[in-house]
Order: sequence, then structure tokens, then C-alpha cells
Amino acid sequence: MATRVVDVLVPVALDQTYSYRVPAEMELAPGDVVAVPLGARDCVGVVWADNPNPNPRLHNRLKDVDAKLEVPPLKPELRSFVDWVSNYTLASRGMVLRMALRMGDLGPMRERVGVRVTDVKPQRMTPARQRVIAALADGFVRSKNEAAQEAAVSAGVVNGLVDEGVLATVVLPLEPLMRAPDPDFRKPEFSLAQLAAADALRTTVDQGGYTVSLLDGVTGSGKTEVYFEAVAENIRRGHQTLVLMPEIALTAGFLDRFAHRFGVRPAEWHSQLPPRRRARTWEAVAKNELPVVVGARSALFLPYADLGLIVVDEEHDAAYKQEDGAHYHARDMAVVRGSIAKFPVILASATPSVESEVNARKGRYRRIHLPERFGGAHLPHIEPIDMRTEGPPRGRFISPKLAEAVQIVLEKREQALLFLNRRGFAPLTLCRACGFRVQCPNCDSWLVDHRFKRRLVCHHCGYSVPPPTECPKCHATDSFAAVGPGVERLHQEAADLFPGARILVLSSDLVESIERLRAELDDVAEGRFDLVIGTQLVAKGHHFPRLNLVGIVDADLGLGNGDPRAAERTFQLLHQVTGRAGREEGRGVGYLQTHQPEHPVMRALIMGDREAFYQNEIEQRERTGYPPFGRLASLIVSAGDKHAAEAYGRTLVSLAPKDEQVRVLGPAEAPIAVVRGRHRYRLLVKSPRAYDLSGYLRDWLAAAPKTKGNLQLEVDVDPMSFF
DNA sequence: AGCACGCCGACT
DNA sequence: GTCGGCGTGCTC
Repeated sequence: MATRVVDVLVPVALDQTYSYRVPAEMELAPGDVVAVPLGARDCVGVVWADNPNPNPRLHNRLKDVDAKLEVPPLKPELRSFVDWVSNYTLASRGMVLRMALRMGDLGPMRERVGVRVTDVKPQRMTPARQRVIAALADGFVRSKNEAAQEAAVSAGVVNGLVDEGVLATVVLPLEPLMRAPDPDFRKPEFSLAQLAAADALRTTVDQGGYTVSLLDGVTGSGKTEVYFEAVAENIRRGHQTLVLMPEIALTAGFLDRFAHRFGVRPAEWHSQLPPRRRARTWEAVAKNELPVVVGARSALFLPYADLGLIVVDEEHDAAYKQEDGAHYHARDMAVVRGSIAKFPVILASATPSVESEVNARKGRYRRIHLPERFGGAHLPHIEPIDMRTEGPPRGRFISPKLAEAVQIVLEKREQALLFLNRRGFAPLTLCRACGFRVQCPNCDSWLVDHRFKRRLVCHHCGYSVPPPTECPKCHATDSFAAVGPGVERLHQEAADLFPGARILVLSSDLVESIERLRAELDDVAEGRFDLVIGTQLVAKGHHFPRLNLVGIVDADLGLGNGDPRAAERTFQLLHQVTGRAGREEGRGVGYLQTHQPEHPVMRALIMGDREAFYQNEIEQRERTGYPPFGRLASLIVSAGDKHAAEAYGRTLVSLAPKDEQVRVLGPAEAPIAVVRGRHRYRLLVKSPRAYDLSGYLRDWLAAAPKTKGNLQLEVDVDPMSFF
């Protein structure tokens, strides 16, 4: 009888599977995780299919499968998902599989060792040893660490006693990653609107099957508690739940709220999980031992044994788009995963993406609306400040009107937030004598002045230099001027305007650690600061009960850079930030400093008219054929040599298959033409909505010459950013 | 993605 | 003479 052959997908940049012989005594089926030799190394792959008639030309090159790993096989739904994502995004199947296999070391688990006292007496007694024995006198087992800590001795003393046989070691069971959640641990108190929304979601989960619900509720409407009822229902039905979050920094508060509702904390998954924990979590997910996982986008690719619900929190958030390696949008892929495995997906947001909004309007998604804030809180009143007529004096960025409003809030012992989405002190350093601008040597961008760090920093490649003492062009000294504001400069101005106010600057480059950030946010929540000056970082997550004023220092910042999503992103961000004001008592106020108060985004924010924004934006997208009314892909060609990049871009365009439905634009220099010393050209591909754009791209690129040297081609289907 | 192989510049 | 830089090509 002929040896069996299986096709194995390996986690390398390959689309095809490789065939391997199956050793006689090994039983293999599709989905099994195997160790296989690949070139000079060994790797972990997954059996994708049986291969009854292997290619005869490979006969003498076939290698044997090394081993079958002792983990549950990948289910057909996950394998289909890998194929689907690869096909759609054009990332190789191997690289998509790699995301599903990100499991840390699969080796044997390290054991946790505990100690307990025995009848053996120590040969030598010391005070430290005495304390250890006394601490363990109750006969209970403790881990080595606990024993050492309780006795206030070093680990060496405990180990010494173990060596002498005074203490016996015992293998401790591992701490479970998550205990069973109780769906009825604490019943929420809901308003009528919340009750109706929760009921609708519960029914959706109860009925099962693929559906997408858009839970659309203003900031502070209790969205989380409402979708917890769907999670509770899914737990009752015994299925696993995945809650996706845009960023891990946000999950801290979430874990507490979850524990409050269900009595236990959920398991976490994100890229910074230590390898051991990662491996345990991966395996526990596959063995159906984790009922609920809260994770960043990569949690989508975990091998759930029985996934029954995905919730995508803050579904509009740009952080869901993975931009390096495989380009995929976790919200969209969550919907795909739901449709493949036939379970409900819930998208939650106060400012839905235009895509989801359109899907809800067209009835493709079911909208569940939470129209009001919980507990009688009101949405903040938004007041425009026209910077053309009411602006601050030159060199200042806080208008008199905003300064006065902040002053009043501070006098009332309430808190204020000034929002400016710009890190550092100033975005540009300019020589007053000759007009020289300090640029990054590797990128097509200016260096940002960071005064706390005393360096000029490139925000694209990380390059930094100490501030120059003389102008490299005209050699003038002390001629440099900081142009434009950053949060650090705002801090200086605020300290000047509001002497005595306790001010905190929150900006990602000043964050030392997640713990530190969480502690600072807690400080704000508990009123240890009067004024917070922050970037994006403050837009989400935490809520501050005493915050009653939000000032947007430069509301126009995100607009007018030619990005078709600029309006949407600006609206979402500013809505979210101003929504921080007045969540508990009284009505908050938001001030928008803008040069264009008549801009549709500003008008919608000022009038509190979300509908107007969507109406306008949707009409515009429809007219121009932009997503979601048409489809887009972006191809970025980059190379160290500018002409090589442009030439390859032109070659690509000349090879583009003719198709009336598809328009290829470019190559044009990318908006930031040079990054990290690489010149970038962009092609934009547009097609109607109901068109297989991925298929078109695949055919096209298969016929294109392979990229040589440091020439690189990046494909982004459904690009979110145009930089 | 890794890893080997290969072909050109400065070192013990 | 070799060590090592990274460009190119292959992995059942």
C-alpha cells in the first residue's frame, strides 16, 4: 500500500501548501497541527487536505511529517476563515495562518512548584529558617514565592530547606486563566430604552445564526452594559464570546466592569501577552476552557472551540485596521468570521463608521438604538469659537473666550480638558534669519520639537537630534523659532494663564507604561488634577466624573489633507472627545476653536446633529463612488531609489488588465513621499461595490514582474488611511 | 518569513 | 589569504 500524503500549510510567505508523507503509525486529518521540516529548519504547520494523488514530479522530494502536536485541530471554520482573509486581502495564506498560530512556545508547560513542611528537622536552625517553618506550620501548601514572602526571607532560604528535605515540593495546579462567569451575577438596572435594546440583543443571540447588529448609542448611554446582556445570553447557551477592543490600554476599565457584571474577569489576548500566558491562552481557547476572551484585533484568529458571538466595541476605531504585514480590518473580518461560522456579530459605537451606518440604513445590519444618556446626564452643549475673529494673540493658541471659560470651571473646582491632537512642543522649527526648516534626513517631514525630551523628533521614523544651536544654512545663532502648537507648548501657555491649576499632560510619547497611564487616569478621575491637556489618548476609555468642559484647541487639524476619510475621522474624534464633558452631573460644555465654523463637520458638532453629518457624508461618498458605494485598493510601491519606484509603478499601470469597471489612478507620489529613506509612489484602484476587486488585483499582480532588490509592493484592499 | 548560497570589500 | 556584508532564490 502506498504511503499517505497530506498537504500542509506552513506559516511562511507562501500561498500554496506543501505535500508531506505521513509516517505509517501516524493518524492525520485536515486541521491537525503538525511539525514538518521546511528547508533547513523545522516549523509548525497545519494539515490543509489529504492528497490522494501527489504530484509525481515531487515523489523523490517528499519529506515526512515529523510529529503531530498534542493540541486540538483547527476547525474547518477557522481554516475557511484563513483562506477567505488571504483571498480578500492578498496576503499569502501562510502569513494569515501564522496569525492563527501565534501561540508562543507549545512546549511542555512549566510547573508551578509549591512547598509544605515534612517531619524532617533541619540540621542547622537559623532565625530565617525558623520563620519559614513557622509560616508553613499550618500544613498548607504554598508556592515557593508565597512561602518566602510570608516569612520575609529570600528564595534561597526556602530552596535550602527543600534541599535538606525539611520542606517537600508539590506540583501546584496552574492558576486558571478564567473562572466560570455567572451570567446572573449582578442584574443591571436599566432604563426603558436600555431594556428594549438588551432584549433585542438577547433575542438575536438566543436565535443564533449569522446576523450583524449595530448597537448605536451616544457616549454615556450604557452601551457596554447593554451588550453584556448579549454576552450573558451567549454564556448561558454555553458558547464562547469574543469582545474586540481597539486598544489594550482601554481594557483595564472594561475588565472591572465585566467582573462587576459577571463576578470574574475575562481572559485577555493581545500582542504583548508574555509567551507562556499566550501559549496557555491559545490552548485553553481551543479546548473550550475560556468562555469569554477580550482582545485586540489579533484575537480574531484564535482557534475557538465553540465561538458563538463577537462584539466589536468602538467599531469605528481606526486601530482596527492592521497596516503592517497583512492589511486587514478587524471589524470587517469579524463579520466574515460570523458569516462563516454562522453566529451573531454586534458592532457597538457612538459614532458608527460610514460603512456600518450605510449598512444599517440599507437594512443589511440591524440597528439597535440607545438614544439617550443614562442617569439623566445630557450631551454637552457645543460652542464654536471662530478663530478668524475671536482668536488669541500671535504665538498663543488658547482664545480669550476659551481661557475665560476654563477659568470659571477651575474656580468652581471642576475639571477641564484641552484637546490637541499633536504631540511635542511644536510641529516645526524655523530659522527666523533665513527661513530654514529643520527636516528629517530620512523622511519627507519636519522634525517635531519635544522639549521634555530636549530633542527634535521625526514622527515617521523615530529619528531624533538635540536641538541645533546654530542654523545649518545661514549659521545664525539663537535664530530658531518654534512654529505651531503641540500639547507641551499648550501646557506652557496654560500654566501661564491659570497659575496654581494642577495640570497634567497626557500624550503617548510621555507614557512610560500602561500601569503608569492607568494610575494617572485614576488620579484625574479622583480629582487630583484640575486641567488635563491631551492628545488622542484622552479621547477614549476612561470617564472623568468631574470633567465639565472640553476645549478643542484646533478642531480643523484633521481636515483638509486630501484624505477622503478626513471628515469622518474628525467628526468621530471630536464627538468622542467633547462627549467626555459632563457625564454625571450637570451639563458639560465643549468649545470648538475653528477657522471654518461653517464646515459640515463643525456644523453637525455644534448643532448636535449627528444625522446631518452622516447625510452629508453619505451623499458625498455616493456621488464620488468612494466606499462604501465603491471599492478601493491602494498599491504602494517603495524603493530607496526614487526612479526605480516610479518606474515600477508605471510598469504596473501599463500591465493593468483592461476592465471598464475598474479605474487605475497614478502612480502619484504618496502624500509623505519619503519615509525611512524610501521613496513611495501610490496607485489607487477603484471599482464598483459589487465587483471582485481582490480577484482583479490577483490576476494583475500575477502577471507583473517580481519586485527585485529593495523594491517593495504593498497591497491594501479597503485602505483606511491615505498616507 | 527564514535560511543558504553567492559574490564583492576591509581585516586578523 | 579569510570574515562578513546583504542581494537572490527556495522551501514539499
